Parts: sequence; C-alpha cells; structure tokens
Amino acid sequence: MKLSTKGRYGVMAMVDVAMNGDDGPVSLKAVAERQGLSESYLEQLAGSLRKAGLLTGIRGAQGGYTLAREAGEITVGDIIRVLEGPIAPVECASEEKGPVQHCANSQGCVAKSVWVKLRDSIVKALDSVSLADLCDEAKQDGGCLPPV
Amino acid sequence: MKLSTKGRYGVMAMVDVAMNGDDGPVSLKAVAERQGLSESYLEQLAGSLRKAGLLTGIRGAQGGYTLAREAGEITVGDIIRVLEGPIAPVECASEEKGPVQHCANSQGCVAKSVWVKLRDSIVKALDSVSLADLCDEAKQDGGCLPPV
DNA sequence: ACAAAAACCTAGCACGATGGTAGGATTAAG
DNA sequence: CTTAATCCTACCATCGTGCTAGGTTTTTGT
Repeated sequence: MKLSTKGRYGVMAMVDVAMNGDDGPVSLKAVAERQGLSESYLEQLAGSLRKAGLLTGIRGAQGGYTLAREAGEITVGDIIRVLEGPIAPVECASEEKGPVQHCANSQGCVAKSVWVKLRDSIVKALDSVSLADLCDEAKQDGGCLPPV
Repeated sequence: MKLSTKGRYGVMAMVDVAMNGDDGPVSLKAVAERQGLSESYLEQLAGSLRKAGLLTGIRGAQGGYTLAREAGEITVGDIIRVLEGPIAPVECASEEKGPVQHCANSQGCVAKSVWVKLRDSIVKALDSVSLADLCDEAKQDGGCLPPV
C-alpha cells in the first residue's frame, strides 16, 4: 500500500509549477533544484503529465512547463492516475474494469467487498484535494523547517 | 497503490479458517486447495499471522490453525498490518511514526496533508470490516460464479 | 513402535517494477 | 549561432515479490 516516487514526485512537481508559474513557464531544472529531485527523472514524469493533458510544455530557451488547466481543476487523483495507473488496491477492484470480472472462487469474491470499499475511500480522498488547495495551504503555513 | 498478494492471500486464508473452523483446526493444505494457493507460500503467511497473535497453530496430525480471537475481533486492517507493515501511502505519513519526522523541503510538507488524509481513509476502511462481517456476506451471497 | 500428517523453519531464486542515468535530437530565445 | 530548454529512447542496478525446496519437529492413529 505504498505510493511510488512517481506519484509523490509528480505531485511535488505539479505544486511547484502551480506556485512558481505566475511569470512564465517553469523549467524542470528549477523544479529539480527546489525539490531536490533528479532532473532527468522529472523529465519522464513531466512527459507523461504532458501527454495526459495536465501540463503544457514550452520548448526552447526560457521554456518550461505550465499547468494545462487551472490549479483548482487539477486534483491529486488526476496526477496519481497518470503516473501510477488506475486506482486499484487489488486488480479485481480497479476503477477501470478489465476484460471480464469474475472471481477465482467464492472466498475471493467475499473479500472483494472490502477492496471496493477501500478503493472508493482512496478515490474520494485523492479526488477531493486540488492543486489550488495545496497551494493555499503552502502560502498559509509558510513552509516548514529544512532537513537536519 | 497496490496491495501485494501477501495481504490478499492473508485475508482469503483468514476468512477460510473462520468459515471452516467450526469442527477442529483447519489445515493449510485444505485452505490452499479451496483457495487455489500455494501451500508453502501460505505457510509463511500463517507463520507471521501466528507470531502476531491472529492465528493459533496446532501441530501434529489432524492439526492446523484456528483463529486466536473471535472473528468479530479481527479486522482486515489487523491482517494487512501484519503482512504488509504499517499503513503508510508515503513514509512521512506512516501510522507508526519513524525516528524523526521532518520534511526535505517546504513543498514536500505541503503534499503531506494529502497523504495523511489518504492514510486516514485507508485505515478507516480497513479497520471497519471484521472477519465476521466477511463471513456473514459470504453466507448470504452463497459465493459467486467459478472462473471461465 | 511406527508411519503419516501436520506445523514450523530457513535458504535460495527468478522475475518485474522501481528509480534512476546517459546521450542524444529538436526547438526557440537572444 | 550559441545557449537553454523540452523531448525522446535505451539502458541498468537494485530490491521486493512470489514463490520453491528441503528439511525438523510434533502429534495422532494403528
């Protein structure tokens, strides 16, 4: 039940772009430096986010990325889905229903109700928070202490 | 955001023991056959569940496992925690707080509120369902269709 | 006493995902 | 025409997952 770094870094990057994109596009170099992440790894994540329609890429010098939609219209769930795939604690309880949904046995079927319940609460939690929400929090809190 | 087979199989096995344990202990061989799982892999899971105080092992012929507590007193969350570790979508938002909790940077801190929210809904979903609940469902539904 | 059935224990191992790096090609600003 | 950036593809080391194998102990039934 762990999120991979893709999802985590992706959210960090999107928040960074949202907060620093007021005057022109934000370069991944800047994001990488501020967030302490690898730039070339970020490139791959940004590529996925662009293809999914969450980021707009601007090439050439002084280029970078901007949000493709308003910060209030992009949820954490959107980002996670792009970078980690459909939300599904177990395959048979995926958001996106696969080819045929049948159970290997009756017991497996029983547990399914928990997995569906679990999936729904994950979806609800992730979809109820937008980038704008996170930016507002950040401005209020004023950030936290740097690492030791 | 996937559960590993440990958690899934563990829940399946516990439900199986709960439902078939009325007359004596349930052997892993029987569980493996009914659920279509590897017996030796199940042994490892059962070992962890026993050490964690969820199962009681009875050795020798006609031995097997019984629930160490009543089915109503064992939640799915209990099982998952034993087999997959503390519930934590990301490390900095773990149920069990690690050595020191500080953020690498202010942006990481911002996202943290989502992760905590996410963790809480996962915990709530998993802790609100007991083995007894799953058994009741199973008896009502009467199982579902076998695989194709 | 002995054979069978079970829990219990440990080591190892193949595979795939994760978390990157490397090196380039294209595009645009100055 | 140099520089800074996106964009693209291939590769790779490491680690967790999902097992298998092969034993030992313990208990029951004959």
